[in-house]
Formats: sequence, structure tokens, C-alpha cells
Amino acid sequence: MKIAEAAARSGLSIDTIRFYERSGLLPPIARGSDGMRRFSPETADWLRLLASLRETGMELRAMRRFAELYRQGDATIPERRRMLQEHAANLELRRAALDRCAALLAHKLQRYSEIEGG
Amino acid sequence: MKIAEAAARSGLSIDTIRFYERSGLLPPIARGSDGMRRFSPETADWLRLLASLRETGMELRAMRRFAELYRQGDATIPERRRMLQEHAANLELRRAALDRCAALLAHKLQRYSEIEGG
DNA sequence: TACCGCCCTTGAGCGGCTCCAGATCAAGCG
DNA sequence: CGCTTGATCTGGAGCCGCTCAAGGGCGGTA
Repeated sequence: MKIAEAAARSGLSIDTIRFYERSGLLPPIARGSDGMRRFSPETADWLRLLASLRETGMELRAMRRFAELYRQGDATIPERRRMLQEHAANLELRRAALDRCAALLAHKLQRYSEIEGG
Repeated sequence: MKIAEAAARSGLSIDTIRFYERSGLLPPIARGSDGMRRFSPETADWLRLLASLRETGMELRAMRRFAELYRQGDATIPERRRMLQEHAANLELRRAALDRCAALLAHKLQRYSEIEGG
């Protein structure tokens, strides 16, 4: 598939995909005879994973490290597992932050109601 | 209180607080005779709110707008309410993204276990 | 008096995109 | 066949939100 479809499937922008390629986050991307990138389904899945990790706050540096380990094969699974577990723990912190913010907003909104209502 | 305490209480860094002041997100900050910023408890609370909004993805532009409305008094409460409601809706989207990522990670981690275990 | 710690300002640097200009190529159309 | 349209390409500039470094001042302690 071409870059537009890869973008649509992953949720990343076309520019971001090119930026990720430059940044060493992607496997080698084949080119058609027209010089344009052709994404395999596997790479599209990889983009979806990257999008999900990034959207939840993983840094590019860590994603680059993860990509590098992935390239090196199954022997790196223990370290990859550690990275994903660490990120999973991170998700909990983010969820807690959302909860705190939601509570704060609920409180503020209620105060607004009181001011307007009374 | 001085800036270090305001930072500790809000969770923002000292540099970020100064940056927010420059960016028009804060009310005027008093200075002591030594030239140093003195934060009132109210401003410290405001910093906590900003930190919470920012941590959950509100853009500085929106926060600046909110600060501006706040400065203009109670007449702007309807618009402020709309802004906070919009952000609250945003929190739900972020929560959903966290959930999707958590599910993806659980799936990946399980596959790692299978590869390593078998 | 010398040092330490906290604060100040200015300005540069960085991470992560995002956008723009100018060029190329394929397909569709009169 | 030439022309336009649309998707892609590259290189480079620009933007947002910090973050850090340099150089300096003030106040307290040994």
C-alpha cells in the first residue's frame, strides 16, 4: 500500500511516517518503480503499534530502541518485554492523571453551576 | 511563597512556571524587595490547575484563552464552562487511547510469554 | 571574607512534529 | 498528443512546549 493508506490505517500523518522512517523507527521501506514507498501489511501493523505507543507518551528514543531490538530477533525479547511492561506501568500513571483532572473539572463545573444558578 | 515551593506544589518545573508567566498564563506575580517572585496561595492553586490541564493535553493556546477569560470575571463563566466541558470530553478520548494501548501491550506480552515458555 | 544556595534574565537548544516549495510521475480527458 | 489533476517525492524552514546554560545578584553561615 502507498503512504496515504498506511497513514489512514495507523492514524499517523503522512509527514509523521516519513519522519519516523528518517528517525530509524521503521524497517527498510520498499520503493516502487515510480520511486514511491510501498508499505507491507506487517509494516502497517508496526506503524499502528508505534502510533499507540506514541499517543500514550512513549518517547521516540525508547521507540527507536524498541525497533532496534526487534530487528535483532527473538534473543531480545526479554528486554522488549521489560520495555513494554514499563510502558504499561506508565499507562496507569497517565490514567491516574486523567482521573485527577476529571475530578478537578467536575468540581470546577459544579462551582460554575452554583454561581450561575444562584 | 517563592518559586521553588510553587514548583513543588504544582508539579511544574521552575523553568516552566517562568515560561508560563512569559506566555500570559499567570496573573501578575508580585516581587519581593529582593526582586524575587512571591506566589500567593491562589496563584499556586492556579498553577496546579494549569499543570493538570497541560498534563492531560490541553494546548497552551487554550490555556491562555482560559486565563484571559478568568481575568475578565464571572461574565465569562459560560465560555469557561464550555472549554472545561470540551476538555472533559477529551479526557474520555485519552482514556480510550490508554485502554487500546493497554490491550495491545497485554497481547504482545502474552505472545512473548508463549515464545519464551514454548 | 569567602562561600553556598536560591533566585534572576537572556538566549540557545531540543524533541516531535508540521508545513511549504518545487519536482516527478500516472491517469484521465479533450 | 498535450494538459491538467492528484498523489508522492526531497530538502529545509517553522512551530510548540519546554529545558538548559551562562553570567550575575542577594542573603545567610563558617
